[in-house]
Amino acid sequence: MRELHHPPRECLELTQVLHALSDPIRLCIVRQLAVSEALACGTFCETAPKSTMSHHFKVLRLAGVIQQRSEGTSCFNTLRRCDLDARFPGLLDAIVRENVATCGDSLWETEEQ
Amino acid sequence: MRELHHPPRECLELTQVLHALSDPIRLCIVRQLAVSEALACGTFCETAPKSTMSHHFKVLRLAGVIQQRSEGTSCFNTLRRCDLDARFPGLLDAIVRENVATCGDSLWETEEQ
DNA sequence: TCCGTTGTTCTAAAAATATCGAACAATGCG
DNA sequence: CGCATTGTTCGATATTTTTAGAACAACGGA
Repeated sequence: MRELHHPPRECLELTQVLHALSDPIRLCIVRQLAVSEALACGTFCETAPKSTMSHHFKVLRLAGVIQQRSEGTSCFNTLRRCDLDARFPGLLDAIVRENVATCGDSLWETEEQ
Repeated sequence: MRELHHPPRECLELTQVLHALSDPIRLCIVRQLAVSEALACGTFCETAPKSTMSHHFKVLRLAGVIQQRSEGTSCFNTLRRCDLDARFPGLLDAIVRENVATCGDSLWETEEQ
């Protein structure tokens, strides 16, 4: 398969990383990768069609968030945790660790703001 | 001046916050706010015209990143640090603390990835 | 009251993104 | 080889986002 471009660590840009992570599908991908080793694209059972998922993987790769490696007909994805931690310490942890609850839950008292 | 809507803490969404922070101008605003108290919109000497800046402040406010308060003819902005830290621990620190250098600097040895 | 300052809203246009079907490429198996 | 599997690329469309000028609103000072 064709060579896949991965930006070197020192070229990662925070704005691009944040943009890559600001999509629900991509955020979901990153969180799954955070708790497992290399996963093939096909193992992410999103409802989106393949071409859409392929697009999202590409965005993540070009932003430097994931590493993609072909093996057979599969494409295995891993988080570039070392590079991300080196460039943006604490960012990945903060994003992966996030509380699962969203709007509607009352886990946090609504203080005056 | 008109009431400005601020989403309550429990309604903040990570994807929206990340998107708000993924723009260079907005990221710059947030970083300035992180190291100072309330700043009026006009104190951010970006080259962009007022209407563009106003748009960016609105994006930050609606994502729950900043609090805006009118005073006289000025509009003072503050980071919603407490809410952000409560909902997304470590995120703000990671984003504000980021290394200043960008592509081209050799502060990090490029390891194999 | 007249004016300058500060910032928002409206509007339009441009640019960037997202979505997804169809065609294609690479691989491996029988 | 024939074929299914896995994923990419292309092309078109739709949606979102960004930018910015112009008009407007609120406020304060002279």
